[in-house]
Amino acid sequence: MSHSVGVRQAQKLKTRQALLDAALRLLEHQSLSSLGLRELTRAVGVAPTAFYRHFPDVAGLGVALVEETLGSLHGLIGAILAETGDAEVRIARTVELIARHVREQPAHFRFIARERHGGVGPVRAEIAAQFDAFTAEVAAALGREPVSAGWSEEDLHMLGGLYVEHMVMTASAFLSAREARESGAPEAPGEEQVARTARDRLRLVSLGRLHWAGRDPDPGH
Amino acid sequence: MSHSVGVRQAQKLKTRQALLDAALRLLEHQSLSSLGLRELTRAVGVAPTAFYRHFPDVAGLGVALVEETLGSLHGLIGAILAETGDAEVRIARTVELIARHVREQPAHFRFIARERHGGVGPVRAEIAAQFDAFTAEVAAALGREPVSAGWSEEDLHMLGGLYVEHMVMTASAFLSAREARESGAPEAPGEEQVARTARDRLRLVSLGRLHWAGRDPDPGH
DNA sequence: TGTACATCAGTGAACGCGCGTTCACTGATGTAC
DNA sequence: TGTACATCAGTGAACGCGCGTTCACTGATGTAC
Repeated sequence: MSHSVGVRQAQKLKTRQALLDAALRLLEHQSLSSLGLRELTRAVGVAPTAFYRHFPDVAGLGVALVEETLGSLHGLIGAILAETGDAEVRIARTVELIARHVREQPAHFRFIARERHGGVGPVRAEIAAQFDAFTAEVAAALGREPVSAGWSEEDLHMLGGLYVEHMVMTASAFLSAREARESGAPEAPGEEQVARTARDRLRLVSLGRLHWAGRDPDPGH
Repeated sequence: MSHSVGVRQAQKLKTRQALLDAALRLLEHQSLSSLGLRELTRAVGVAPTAFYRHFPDVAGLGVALVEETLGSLHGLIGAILAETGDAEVRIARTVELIARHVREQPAHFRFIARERHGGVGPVRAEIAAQFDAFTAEVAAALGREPVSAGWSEEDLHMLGGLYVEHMVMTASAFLSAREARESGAPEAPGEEQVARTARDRLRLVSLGRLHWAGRDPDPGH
């Protein structure tokens, strides 16, 4: 019990985090597949070879970044869904939650948006796995609501995925608004405009949900 | 009138197209920001310097690829919307249209998905401009339908954008299904499963549309 | 507490390699007469 | 039709540069006794 982590391990974690932080900063204006190992270690102030003490390659670091960004979000949406029954309030809170996360860590979300379909396979796979998990969580949360009486598992999954995709698209739109503001674009929609559109779309989807009568009731006729 | 294009210009266009085609092929497994100029010209079989006769840099070629992919799609969705009044048939045709395009030119759509949030600014900007144009077209087509009586311009734009985003997400899902099939993934959803989900989501959005009563009718109270 | 040895995060030199861009060039195509 | 000159798509050599990875190393931290 003389120590819980050790000076050496603490220092190692510190360097590892410095690598992750520097990577995120460098990735604001380029994609992972063009991020150089030397470029990264130079930014951190360590020798290029030090990198290998922490990650097997740049793709490995990318996977760690995905986990850092998305790992902490699990349960959040389910919590909001469970929080209140009022649809309007829930929609407003959901959109505000996304807006806040994007505002607080824009680089993380830019990274996810960029690498979701990017050129680095393992990173793409990790993002897809995380999104699948979100979809399952949202579907489960939706299934717990009275409105979902009579919904099949498949329908819930379809709707859960739609909500997740919508959140991703909203986050991406907030990022664009941010970039437009930073580069001084005049006509681009602002953050509040993005939020309004996002809320309206959630409203529209919720309306569809209320009137849903199941998939393709009489297929093939 | 001895000739309409000229041998020289025809040859130039041929080389240019060869560059575009080779780029698309090379970009299936990497992103534009990591595509090398020499790598590309090597694939085509011309000297590296020949590239500069056609494009100022790799970003310029990327913009040309965006135009090649998305330029031909304008009017397509509007045409489908105008084609028939039966919602179910329209939905099926729309999804089939997307499926066919992705099947016929998967590399083009992978490129768009990858570079939409990619590291190359001018390419991102061109894709965003094309998508904005699509949204405006869809919004206009929706506005022409009787169902849209009483819809504001802003609401139509909100809905048009939702449809466009949904098409993008569907195309992306078809691509994933394709990749999963190619790599022999067992549990991943197949093409028909993706189509079913896409149709259900369109149905759900259409239901919401039918019951839409305008945005936020009484804000602030 | 003190000593002797083990561990291992970070170092720095060295490697071979492919990169983007420049430049003056060549020779087929185009044009003027 | 024939000739003389202009154009310009594609060439090939050369440049300096940063890349990822290897390897044997150092010296602070950790551990056994």
